[in-house]
Amino acid sequence: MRRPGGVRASAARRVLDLLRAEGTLSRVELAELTGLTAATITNTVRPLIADGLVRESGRDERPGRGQPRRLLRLAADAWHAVGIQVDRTTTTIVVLDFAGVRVAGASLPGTGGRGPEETVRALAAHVDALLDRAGVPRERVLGAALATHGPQDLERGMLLTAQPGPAWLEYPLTAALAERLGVPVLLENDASAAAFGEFWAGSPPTDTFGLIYMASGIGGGVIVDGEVYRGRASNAVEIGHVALAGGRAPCVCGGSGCAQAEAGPQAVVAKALADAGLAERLAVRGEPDGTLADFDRIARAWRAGDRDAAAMLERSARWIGRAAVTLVNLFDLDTVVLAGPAFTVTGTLYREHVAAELERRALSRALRRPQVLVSSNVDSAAAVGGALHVLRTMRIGAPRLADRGRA
Amino acid sequence: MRRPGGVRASAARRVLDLLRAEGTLSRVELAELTGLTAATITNTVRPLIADGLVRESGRDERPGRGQPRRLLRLAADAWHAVGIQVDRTTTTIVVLDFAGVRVAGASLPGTGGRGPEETVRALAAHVDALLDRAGVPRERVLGAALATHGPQDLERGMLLTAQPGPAWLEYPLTAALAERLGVPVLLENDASAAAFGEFWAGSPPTDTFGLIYMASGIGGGVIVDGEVYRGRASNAVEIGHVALAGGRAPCVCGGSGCAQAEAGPQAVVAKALADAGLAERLAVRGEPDGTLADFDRIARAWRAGDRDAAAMLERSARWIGRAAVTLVNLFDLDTVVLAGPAFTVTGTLYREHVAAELERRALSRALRRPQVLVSSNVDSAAAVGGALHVLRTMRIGAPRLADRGRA
DNA sequence: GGCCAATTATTAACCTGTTAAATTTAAGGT
DNA sequence: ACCTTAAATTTAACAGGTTAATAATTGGCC
Repeated sequence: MRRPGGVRASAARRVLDLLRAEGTLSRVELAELTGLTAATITNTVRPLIADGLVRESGRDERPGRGQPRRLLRLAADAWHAVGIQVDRTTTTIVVLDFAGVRVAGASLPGTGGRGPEETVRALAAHVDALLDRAGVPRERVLGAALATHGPQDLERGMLLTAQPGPAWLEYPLTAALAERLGVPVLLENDASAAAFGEFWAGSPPTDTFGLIYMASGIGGGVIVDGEVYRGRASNAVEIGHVALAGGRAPCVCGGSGCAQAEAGPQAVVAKALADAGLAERLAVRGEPDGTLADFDRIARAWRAGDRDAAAMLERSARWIGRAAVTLVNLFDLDTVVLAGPAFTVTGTLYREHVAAELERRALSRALRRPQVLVSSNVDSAAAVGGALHVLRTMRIGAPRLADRGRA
Repeated sequence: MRRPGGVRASAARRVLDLLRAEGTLSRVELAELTGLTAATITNTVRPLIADGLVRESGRDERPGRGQPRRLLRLAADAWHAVGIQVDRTTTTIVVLDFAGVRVAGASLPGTGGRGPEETVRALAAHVDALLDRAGVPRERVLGAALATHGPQDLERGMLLTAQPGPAWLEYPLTAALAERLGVPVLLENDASAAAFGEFWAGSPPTDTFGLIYMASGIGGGVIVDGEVYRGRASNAVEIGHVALAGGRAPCVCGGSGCAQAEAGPQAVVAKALADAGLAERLAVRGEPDGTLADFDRIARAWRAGDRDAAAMLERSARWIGRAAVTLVNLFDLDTVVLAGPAFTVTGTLYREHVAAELERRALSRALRRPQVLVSSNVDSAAAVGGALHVLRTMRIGAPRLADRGRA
């Protein structure tokens, strides 16, 4: 697995990436891992230390002759980044320090039926409170990332869809939030952000994998050689709208038989609601903004042994498995990660059924056994990924590093 | 559209790419197109001329003041490359000069039931004959590319499937062919090669598009920012095995409802054969290695106004359209190119139906109107793409350029 | 305590590809 | 003939990397 970004990333970026991933490394180890020479590492690390991004912290105490290796680690308090995952039914905010460690976090209700202005105001207030509580001064915040569903226009920082309501279409989300927070804000696809987060903060066994993100809807992300697959305009991997054999449920996208319409949380909850007795027994309420809460009730019923709940979830999982087969065949993957709040309770169940479908149907099954993993960070993966993206790509304002941390 | 390869390709490679694409350019134009400075262009071009890869040829005669621009072009006879597309039912061989112009070509029957050894022997004989006829000396041949169906192991140069027969599985194809031809041989996926060829030799309006390749089977290729999407091990975009809503035909891959099994040429021919009267009228014979010949007979009947032929082809085209929708939604594309011998006659019909499906169902349809094009090189796109790949990526043996033409 | 060997870190010299600025070359226009 | 303009080239400097030599720090050994 090639941890550092593309082969061509600058030495400084690769050093920072490696330190973030591994926590603490000596110069010699950095040289080995990057393939650069020890001299280059010395020259790369020096300004990073001078600019306060990296610190020497102790030494490698393994016994042996010679000068002991001096250990390096990121200066955790040098910078911070905020990751915000927003959805109709859930919101997750995390604050990471420069080393990628979470120093604060919160889970909140989603946007519900509220408009973008009100949402932005509420988000900014929560972020402000979190930063205060964690004692992070504003000028040490590199930026924030807003991870949400697509399609989006990343350049302009706005959604290109009327979901969850018409006021959201082309509302200048990142501009509004940036003004309130006083730091730059990036927009990102939630599933891609989760994939990115899983790659840098989780422990996938490979640098090329797909991720299925399930919150209110279903999204997908693909990481190839450690980089996010973006396609023409970063609206790739709309796995929620793969039309599946046998499907016919109408979908918000205008089509029918989409994975999301057949097997997403809303579809599962709707199915439970269709049987009044069942809905009653599982305590499913059917409130418009309570889809994930209802889904969680069904999930807990399954865990408590309810057969009907199990049947509904298994049906959904098999559908998702079919979508995963298409994902894997088209993108040439052998690893799929599941992330998103819908998998908090049901991760193991979906893992099992998606794996079964892949083992039955993926084209590459004979060459390499398909792997399905539940994210190590199921419900905050997208927020963490967004914050990490900020840490990794935003230009650092430190004097001599203005151009050193660049993309 | 960013014509030159990735942003990071070396100056020399980008200059060669641009000259190959445009035919003839001045230094000033090269500087504009690459974004490099005039000084860099001068310094890059000088050794290319010294090594005989580039020549000055006349000047830009547009009237005006100042020193006239001197035009540069590739030295066409400096090197050559061979592209070979092989399939169960067809083979196409092309020889390109260093400028990417076809100097020889041949269409032959496919592998049929023959084994790999016999096929390699026959291919080598044909290539030898073509090179002789075109007067290309062997030491001016940079290499050859073998474009065929997946899954493949590019490193080892062998197929990872028992198609078309068990002897092909893990037979050292490129090694055997390289030994017979006396030049290095690359293995490639036919659809990816066609996409690559379409990008460099055709005229797609964008540098990010998908391609559907239909010969005996159906394959897919995706070009993103001018580079082939390869996935984990270059076996990506198996669009022939996307399971479509409503499908149930059993497929060679072990699944059912795959696009290839429902809508590929074999499926269309099988459908014609199922009706004895129809088969008789269309002169469809059903010989195992004559699928494309039969498909062509159906296509010509359609063109002659046969309603039943039209219905069969239209049904196939709509299926392909559904697969294209999934391709476009997952890879975030807005352009799809059709290539491969099956589209020689039927290109316009498929183009129309695939476009209709995309306009009805692609998620991005509201943002950008989907485009469907028939390749400018329908039946030789894969062979041409393979040869171009050789020209673009193989190290050139010229003394000072040993490392200059590198990847 | 002092020296040696091993290991790590740094320095110096150099190489490649790049840019910015100055210079040379070749046509027109007058 | 001479000036103006545009194109092409040369030059110097720099950025980021390399290798080779040098310096620094330690454990083990006498």
